Amino acid sequence: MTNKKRQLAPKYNPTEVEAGRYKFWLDGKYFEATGDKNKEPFSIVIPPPNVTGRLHLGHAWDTTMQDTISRMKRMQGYDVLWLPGMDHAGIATQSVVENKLREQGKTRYDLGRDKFIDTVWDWKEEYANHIREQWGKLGLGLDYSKERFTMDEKLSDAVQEVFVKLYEKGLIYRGEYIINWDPVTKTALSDIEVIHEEINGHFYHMRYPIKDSEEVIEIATTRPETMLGDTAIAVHPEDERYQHLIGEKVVLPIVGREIEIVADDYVDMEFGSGAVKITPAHDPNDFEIGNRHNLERVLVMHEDGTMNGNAGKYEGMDRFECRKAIVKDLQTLGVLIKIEDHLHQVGHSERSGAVVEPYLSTQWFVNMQPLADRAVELQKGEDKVNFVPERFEQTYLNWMENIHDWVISRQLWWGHRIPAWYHKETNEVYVGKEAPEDIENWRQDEDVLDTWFSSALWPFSTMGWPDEESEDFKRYFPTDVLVTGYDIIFFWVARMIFQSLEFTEEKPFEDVLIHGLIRASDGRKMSKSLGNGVDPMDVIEKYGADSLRYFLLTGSTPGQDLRFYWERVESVWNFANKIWNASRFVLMNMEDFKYEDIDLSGELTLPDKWILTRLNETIQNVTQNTDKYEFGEAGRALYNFIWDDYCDWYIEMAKIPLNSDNEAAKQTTRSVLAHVLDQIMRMLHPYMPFITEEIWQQLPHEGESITVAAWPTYNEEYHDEVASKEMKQLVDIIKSIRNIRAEVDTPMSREIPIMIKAKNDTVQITLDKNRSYLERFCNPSELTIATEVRAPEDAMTAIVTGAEIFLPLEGLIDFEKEIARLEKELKKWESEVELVTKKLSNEGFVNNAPEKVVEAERQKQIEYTDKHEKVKQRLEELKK
RNA sequence: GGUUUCGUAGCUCAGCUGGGAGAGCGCCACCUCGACAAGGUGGAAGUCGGGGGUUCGAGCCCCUCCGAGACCACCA
Repeated sequence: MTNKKRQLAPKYNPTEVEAGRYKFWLDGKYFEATGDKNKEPFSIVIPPPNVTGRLHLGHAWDTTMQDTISRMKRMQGYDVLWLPGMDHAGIATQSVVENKLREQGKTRYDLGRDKFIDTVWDWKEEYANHIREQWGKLGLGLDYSKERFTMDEKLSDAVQEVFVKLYEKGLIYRGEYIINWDPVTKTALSDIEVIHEEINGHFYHMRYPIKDSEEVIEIATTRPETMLGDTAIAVHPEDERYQHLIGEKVVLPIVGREIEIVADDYVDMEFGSGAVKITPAHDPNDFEIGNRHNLERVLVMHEDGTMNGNAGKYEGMDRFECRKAIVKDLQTLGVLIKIEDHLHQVGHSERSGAVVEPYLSTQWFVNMQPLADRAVELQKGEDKVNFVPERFEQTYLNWMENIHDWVISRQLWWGHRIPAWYHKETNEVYVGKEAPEDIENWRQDEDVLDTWFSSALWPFSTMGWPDEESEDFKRYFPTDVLVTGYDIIFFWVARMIFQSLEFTEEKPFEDVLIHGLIRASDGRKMSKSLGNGVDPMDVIEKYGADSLRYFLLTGSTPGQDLRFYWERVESVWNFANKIWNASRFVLMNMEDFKYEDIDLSGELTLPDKWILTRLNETIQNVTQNTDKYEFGEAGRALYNFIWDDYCDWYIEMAKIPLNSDNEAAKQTTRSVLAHVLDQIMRMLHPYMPFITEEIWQQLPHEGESITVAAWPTYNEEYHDEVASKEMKQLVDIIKSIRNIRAEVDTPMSREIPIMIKAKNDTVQITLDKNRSYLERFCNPSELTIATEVRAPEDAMTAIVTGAEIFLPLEGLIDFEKEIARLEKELKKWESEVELVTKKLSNEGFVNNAPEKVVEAERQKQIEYTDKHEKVKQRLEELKK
C-alpha cells in the first residue's frame, strides 16, 4: 500500500478514457434533478432534435453549450434540470418514411393512415435510440427520467388545450385564403417554411384586346400559366392612361373569358405598364383585390401542381410544362409582345425544395396580432427576455412587429390531429379536446398541426402543463436559458415566447443564447448535397468527445458562425494530451499522498505563492466568462493557465523540492500540485467532462464524481501580488539568459558562468533566495548574484528590470555583432523613453487619463530610462 | 428596399465598457532535460480593408467608401 505509485498511461487515449464513463454518471444519477428545496433550481430544456436521423455538428455545438452551463451550475450547488426530448418533426419525418416506402414501391396511401402512423412510430423508436446514444457519446448531462417527446400523451394534451383555448378566444380561425402550397409534399406551409431564392426568370409582356374596341391593354407577368385563372385586370384609379377603360371588358386570350378592368389603389402606376392581371386563386395580393371587387376565384391547378379542368386544353400538364405551352400559344396568337430576362425571388419549400405555389385553400390559422403585441410589450419592459448577443433581440422584434397570421394546418398524417369535427349534415364545426358524443354524425378534420405548434409549448408542456400544480412546472418553469441557433429564432424562439405569455403569463426563459451555424472549412454550409458534412461521431472516434467539445466551445464568439477544421480539433487533442501528461507527472510524485494530506499552511515557495495567485485569477476569469456564455474567453484563460503557468513554469520549478530530501518541502509541493490540479480539473470539467473525471478520480480526491464536486471559488488567503511581481522578475531573468544563449547558440546543457548584477539589495535577496531556480533553468557553471558585479569584457549583456545580466562567453562572442545588437537595443529603449516622455509631458493625457494609467506610464518611464542608461554604459565599455 | 455580421500575422480566429496588438496551425533555428518530440527553448511575421472625424489617446466610438456574407420584404 505504502509505495503504490499511481499511474496513467503515457499517452492520452480518449477512447479508453471515455469508455464506460457515461454509464457511470447515469448509474450515479448525477444528472437527475434532485428537487432539493435547499438548492436553487436551474433549468434548461433541450431544443428537441427531429427524430428524422442522426445528430450533426450543429446539434453537438448547441448541446455542448447547454451541457457546459448546466455542469457548472450543478457544481455551483444548483438543483439542475436539463430536460431532454425529441420532436416528431411532422413534415420532415413523414417525408423520410415516405421515401423509405417508395423504395419498396409503396405510398402512404397503400398502408392507410393508421398503418402508416404505426410505421412512423417504429422509425421514431429506432432513431430516438440513435440520438440518445449520440448524446451519451458527447457526454451530455441530461436527466433522462424526465425525457419527453412532442407526441407523448401529456404533451399532445397540452397541444389540444392550446388549440381549443385559442379557438374559443377567437385567436384560431378556419378559412379559405391563399397559402404557400408545396405541390411535392402536398401540404400548406407557413411563410417561414418558404425559402426565397433569387432565380433568373422571365418577364412576359402580353397584350389583351379590349372588348368591342380596337384598343389593347398591356400587362406583364412572371407566371403566364396563371392567366388561365385571371378574373380581372387592375389599374390605378388615378391613372390617366386608363381612365376610359375602367369598367370595360377584356377578352382573355385562349380562354375566351370576359374579364373586367377594375380600379384599385394597390396597383403601382410607375411599375411596368401600370396594368396588372388579377388571379385571385393564385396570388395573395390578387386575392385581396378579388375580395374588394367581388371577383370570381378560379383555381387552375391540382394539389400536385398539375393543371386542372379549369385549364381547358392544358389539363393534366405540369404547371411548368403548361407555362411553356401557353407562351408558345400566346406567341402564335400574337398576344405576347416580348420576353425579358428577369431576376426575382422565388419561394421554395424548405423541406422538398419544390417551387411553392400560392394556392387558394381552406386552412386553419392563428390570428397573430394580439399574441405578437403581448410579446413586443414584454421586450419594452424591465422583465424582458435577454438575447445573447443582444442584437438578435432586434431581429426577433422586427419579425414580431411585422407579423402575419400563421397557417397551422398541414395536410400530413404524422402529427397532432386537429381537434375539430364537422357535422356530416349541417357542416357545423365543433372544436374540443373530446370528440363529439354522437361521433357517427361527425367527421374529424383530416389535417395535423404544424410541428412548431407543439414545439412552441415545449418549455412548459414538458414540465407538466396544463397541470399548473405539477411539481416540475412550479419548480423549474420558467427555465433559465435557452440555447439555439439564429436560424430558428422565428420558427421556435418567437413562438415559445408568445405562447408562454398567453398560457402561463410568464416568459419561458430568462436568457436566450443564440449561436451561429457550423460551416465546412471552406466557409460553405455543411450539406448532404455538397457532401461536405462531418459526422460528430467520426470526430469523437478520432480525437474524443472532449476535444470536439472544447473546439466547439472555444472556436467562435457568441452569435458567430464556426468553421470546422480537423487541424484545430487535433490541436485540442494536443492540449488534452498535455493535461494528461501533467497529471501523469503529478501522480508519479504523489506516492501515497491523500486528499486529507493537502496542506497549504506550510512554508510556501515563490512559485507556490505565484501559482496560487494565478489560480485565483483564473477562477475568477473562468467563472465570470462562463456565466456570460463567453466560453471562448474562459477556455483561453484555462488553456494559458494550464499550459503556460502550470506546466511550463510551476511543474518545472516543483521538480526542485520534489527531488530534494526535504520531506516538509515535498509535502507542501505535493499539496500545491494536487490542489491546483484538482481545481483545474473542476474548472475544466464543464468543457471536457471525460478526461477531467478520469484524472480527478486518479488524483487524491474526495467524493464520488467530479460532476458533483464543488466549483472552485476565489481564495483571498492565497492571493499574493508581491509574489507575482517577484515571480515575473525571476521569469524575466531566466528568459533573458535563455535568449542570450540562443543567440550565441550555446545549448542549455552546456554550463557557462552567469553573473547577475542586482540593482539593489531587495533584488539581490530575492534572487539569492530563488537561486535554485536559476540554476535549474539556466544551468550555469557558476552563478554570481550581487549588487556589485564588474562586467567582464567578453560578456554578453541583458538588461532587465532591476538587474543586469552578464554571460562571460570567451571565444563565443563576435564583438562587432554584440555591439550591433546592443546598439539596436539602445535605439529601441531610446524611442520607448521618447514616447513615454512625450506622453507624460502631454497635459491632456496627465489630466484626463485615469490615475492608474498615468502611474503605469510613470513606472514605464523610470524602467525604460534605467534600461536605456544601462545599455548605453555597457556599449561604451565595449567600445573602449 | 430594410436589418445585420464580417474584413486584425501565410491560414483560421481572439481582442471584455477606448489606455500602444494576441492565440492555434503553418514557417525558421536549436534541443532525446526521467510528465509530454502530439514535446521544449528561441525566432521571423501585422500601414488592425481605404479615407475622414470625435478624443490627451482609436483595432475598439461616429461618418463615408470598398469588399464578402446572412436575414427579412406581396411589387405584378
